[in-house]
Amino acid sequence: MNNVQEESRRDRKRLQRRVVLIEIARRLIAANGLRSLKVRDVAEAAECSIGSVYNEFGDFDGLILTVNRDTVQALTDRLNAVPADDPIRQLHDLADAYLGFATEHANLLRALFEHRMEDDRPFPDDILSMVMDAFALMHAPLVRLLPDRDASDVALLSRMMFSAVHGIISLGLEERMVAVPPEQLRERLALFIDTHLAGLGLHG
Amino acid sequence: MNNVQEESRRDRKRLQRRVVLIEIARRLIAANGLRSLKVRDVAEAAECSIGSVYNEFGDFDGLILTVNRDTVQALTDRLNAVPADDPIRQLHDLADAYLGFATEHANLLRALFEHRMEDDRPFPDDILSMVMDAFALMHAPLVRLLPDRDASDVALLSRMMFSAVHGIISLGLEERMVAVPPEQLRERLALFIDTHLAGLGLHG
DNA sequence: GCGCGAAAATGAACAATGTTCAAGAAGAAT
DNA sequence: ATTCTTCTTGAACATTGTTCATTTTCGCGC
Repeated sequence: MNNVQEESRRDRKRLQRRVVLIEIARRLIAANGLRSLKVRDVAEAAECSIGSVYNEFGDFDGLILTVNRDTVQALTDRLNAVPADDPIRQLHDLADAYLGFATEHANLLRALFEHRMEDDRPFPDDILSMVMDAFALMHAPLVRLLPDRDASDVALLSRMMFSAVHGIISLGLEERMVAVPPEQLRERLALFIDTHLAGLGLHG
Repeated sequence: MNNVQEESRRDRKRLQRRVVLIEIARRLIAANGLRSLKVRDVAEAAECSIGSVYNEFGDFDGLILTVNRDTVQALTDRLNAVPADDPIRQLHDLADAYLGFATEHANLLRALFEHRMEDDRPFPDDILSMVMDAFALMHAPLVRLLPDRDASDVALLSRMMFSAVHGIISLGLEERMVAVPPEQLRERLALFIDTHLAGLGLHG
């Protein structure tokens, strides 16, 4: 076997295990929450040693952050799949997509927002950017709806609107502190956006 | 010394230590976040044994929950101190009070919302009720502003509005994912509420 | 194939931390 | 003073993230 094949075989194996580890970690977080994720459980499920997890991700945070990175990406993909033809419709769909994702992946989304780094290491910039970008996705439709407003003003408005939606959803889906009952969340969110748009002088 | 004094002396001592333990735990959480709170640190700072912490609070969750209980109470007190003469003003002040509390006690408030029980024990009902009650404090002013609306409708609306404010603030104050810059948070929140009220057909 | 050196895998050992509990100390009751 | 109850203590334990010396694997030149 030549160099290229040899090299790629090793890399393939390594990459495959990496994927397996991530998938297992994600499944465990999704099933039982970030808090009950243990290195040993992941290693055992992947049929490898504890040390291998460390070789691949550096430390436990590394694994969690990788899962979180995937979570933001999946969320972003879902939000980006919202059609952009009608801006008002788009805003509704964005909120709805967020609600859908939060419903289906509650523990994964919580892991993203609630995870704190070990010690006081800084939060990775790339994940931060990805989240910020996701939260900026209401910007485009709002620019179309408010063409005369100051650009930075709309930028702030869009992030604020998304933060509000996030707050309503995350508290509404929290089993314990039900601020808004889950079964009414969908229509309530739509109403919320309509009300806010009306307050901005727009009609849905 | 008679029975009553003996009894109360013991109780006083016990109560005093309880207060000390709570105060230390609160200070540690406020300073470094819930994650870095350790039983041994609390015990050492209180100059008692680890076991005494367990005698007093049952387990570590017990101590945390007690601090969280105090946090909700302090938050509620602050929200209740908002004058109730003008309903629109009251809504603004409630948001502002929440922002103030979240700014001054960021780690304590995070501990309240992010703490997960050990294993899967249920979240204590009393704390849950207290949080729900706090989040219902926008109800009264909204009832005055919307006297013709259905009661349960306004109840939902008020919790949703508070959840939205919570989302904007908690993400805005998160050092890492700054959705809305802290220095603009105050005026932006006011604007947010005005916009929403306008959408409801009201004028600030 | 063979042997060598680099890279990776392993899991025992370690460190940090929540929890328990048997033994002792302190206090209440008589 | 004695006894019984209660509280306090901290050593020992269980769990879990982390390290690292050892072993295994693997690529590569011969």
